[in-house]
Amino acid sequence: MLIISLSKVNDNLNNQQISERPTYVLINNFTHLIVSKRMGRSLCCETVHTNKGSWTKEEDQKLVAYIRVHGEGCWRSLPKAAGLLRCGKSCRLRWINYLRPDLKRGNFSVDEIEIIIKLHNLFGNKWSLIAGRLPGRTDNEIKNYWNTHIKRKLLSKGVDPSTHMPLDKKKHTTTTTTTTTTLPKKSYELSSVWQAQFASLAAGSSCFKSVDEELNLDLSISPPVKQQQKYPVKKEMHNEMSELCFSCRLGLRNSKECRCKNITVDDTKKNLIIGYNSSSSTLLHYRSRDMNA
DNA sequence: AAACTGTTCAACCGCGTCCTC
DNA sequence: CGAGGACGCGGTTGAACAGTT
Repeated sequence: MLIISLSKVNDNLNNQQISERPTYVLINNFTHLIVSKRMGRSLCCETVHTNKGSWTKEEDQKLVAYIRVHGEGCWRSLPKAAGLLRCGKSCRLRWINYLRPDLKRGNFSVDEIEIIIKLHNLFGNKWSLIAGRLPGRTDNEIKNYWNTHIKRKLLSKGVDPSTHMPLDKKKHTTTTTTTTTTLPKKSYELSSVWQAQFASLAAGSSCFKSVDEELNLDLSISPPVKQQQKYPVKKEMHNEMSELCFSCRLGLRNSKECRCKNITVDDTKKNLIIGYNSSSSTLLHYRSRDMNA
């Protein structure tokens, strides 16, 4: 009850007010303290006054300058070291979603949209997985684009965005799972190449040929090229993964279509992100935290 | 020109997962 | 092995802007 009432006090204040008026920060932090006690953990910005809301040019400059010198990582201590009155979380988000130099700006291309739809059908709302296959795009950007554009587009074409099934047939389905190997009904236009891939999978044919081989799509992973060079793929891992079929490379291990079940890969490494580089046919994969190590 | 409504997207929040001690 | 810290993810919010009345 106390948590609710204090949260309501916060709700009545905009971010600017909170950041400018220490009194309310205290109220805000008090709320956080209650929550953190309940959750058994402390929040990153509960002890000191931190700015919230939009970032200023000066803050951006400080953050960029600091990361240029010291690199990414250690987000909790970064704000203090960089002279920012922000929590580490906020700094990380600002860097990843806005300041990173390798970010692609502007509208999504038709190819990108097609990939997003295809991958959403496979992964569901796993935006980071999808972003990992769209270089220069962030999960936040893709998520926003999905919610504001693609979702509506699919609905207008009579497709349920969450199941990728025709809306009129949705009521006949008993289960809806986002991470599924079920092939989409051809209810909206995918390129003939994608359709051929789906047909291939449906027919139980052997592993896919690389899709991007034909589409000439660069499906390499999203981290900056610099990082890929800085953290080269472990050789043994590369050998292991290069044996996987297309189904597995898309994260559908143990699916019906998997043709490489005899190969063991540590499935517990959930953060393993697998990409496929069209030009070299080389698998790229990394664990984000390994990269920061 | 003002008021209202709809849209976009940067930023926040809560929680899950992994890692270290 | 459990506790706590750090990080990352997905859902949600709300300010700013655009379009309409």
